[in-house]
Amino acid sequence: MTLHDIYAIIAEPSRRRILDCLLRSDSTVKDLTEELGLSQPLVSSHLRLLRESGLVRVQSDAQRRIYSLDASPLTGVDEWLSAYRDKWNRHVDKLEEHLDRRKRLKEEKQADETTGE
Amino acid sequence: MTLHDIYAIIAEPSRRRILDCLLRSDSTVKDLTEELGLSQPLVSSHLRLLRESGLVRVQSDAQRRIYSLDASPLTGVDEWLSAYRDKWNRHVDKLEEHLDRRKRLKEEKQADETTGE
DNA sequence: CAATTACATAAACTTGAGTTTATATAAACG
DNA sequence: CGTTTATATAAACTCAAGTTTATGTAATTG
Repeated sequence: MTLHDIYAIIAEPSRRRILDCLLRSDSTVKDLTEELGLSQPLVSSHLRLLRESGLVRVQSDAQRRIYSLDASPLTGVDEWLSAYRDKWNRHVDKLEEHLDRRKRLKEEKQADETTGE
Repeated sequence: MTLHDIYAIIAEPSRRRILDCLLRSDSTVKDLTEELGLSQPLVSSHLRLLRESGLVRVQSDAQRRIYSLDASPLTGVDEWLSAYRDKWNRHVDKLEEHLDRRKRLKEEKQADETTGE
């Protein structure tokens, strides 16, 4: 589980928060420190890893570094997940079947009661 | 990044391999150790975490423990990813536009050459 | 040019995850 | 029963990730 692995990169909550920020808008390091309440060196070190994994790009503006998102390295995770997506969809389907069945039985019961009265 | 976090759980390569095995078929601990070439205590400890995170279920059969997959805890990851999926789709769209444009230009160029000869 | 702003990086520390080795438990088997 | 099979768990070790503190480096500003 080295940090060259995209799964380990997104396992860190602060890094996900950084990505979530960048998903909304490009940001400087200072923007991120203020928005997330993290120390500047910490944000910088996380950004370094995010850079190395290809998830963010930098652009210089005088002293500032403007970071922006590149989500494409996440496609691998998405592909891995897709195999499991089928599983839980089937599970949800079964749950819906179950609920539908319950609902139908309940409605039939109510119909019986009204006719009975 | 505690191990009670589903992202950290799936960050471990061996754990993902275990899940991939269970995606294909339910397995005993021994099955997994042989298929993955890991020590028995290691597999057991990973399975413990997978159990605690709700990703696997156990069923006893005499001395054996048959593990099976429950993918539903992964829905959260999937939902988080979905926000980014739009991003890279747009990126792919742009790439396709680019390639289409190249292809069109190339075809036009070839048409010019044939008429020119 | 001195002071400030924005950021990166190095050093040192802490903690916990992954792993191995050794041991406990519990069922099957002879 | 004693032994083997299947698994869990405890103890101990290693190493690297996350964090803080301190410092370096550009570019900006007064």
